[in-house]
Amino acid sequence: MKYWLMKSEPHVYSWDDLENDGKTHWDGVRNYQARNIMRDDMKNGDMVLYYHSNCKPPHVAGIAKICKEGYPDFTAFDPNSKYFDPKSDIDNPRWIMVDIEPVKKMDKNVNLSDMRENSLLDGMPLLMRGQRLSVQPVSEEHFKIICEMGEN
DNA sequence: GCCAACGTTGGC
DNA sequence: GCCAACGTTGGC
Repeated sequence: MKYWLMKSEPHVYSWDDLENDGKTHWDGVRNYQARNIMRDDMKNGDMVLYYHSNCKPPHVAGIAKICKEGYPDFTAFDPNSKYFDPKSDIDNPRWIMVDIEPVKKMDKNVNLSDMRENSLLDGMPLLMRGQRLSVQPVSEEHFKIICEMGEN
């Protein structure tokens, strides 16, 4: 089993939205590195840290898991979608998404500043300078530490 | 709102 | 295939 971190802006789609929906398809990723991870590396049952970015303070809000492996991101085919990409076509889809479902809300949010202060998380991609990938790997060790930080 | 970091685009 | 220009991300 592998571990991941996925970023979402809470005013666009929050952890609560995910809980209300029961599951969601992770559409709109338009970055090749993130695409490759979803296409090649994410497997059913992999665990995901659900991270709220672009908010104050940024934080991990909950734990989710992959419930459907990579398949074409259909929003790329829809001219009415803001994620429409005319260079992606149905016979040769350029963009891929996965489905995720909520597993557990953190007892308390794990703030980015708390993660930065925890030396056990040194080397975690999220904390590296200039890291912008919206889908990124997390080591099993780091994953477990963050889960503990989110417990009461 | 600022801006550093990074990815993509497109002219040459 | 280089690289300048531009757009986006996302913390602060």
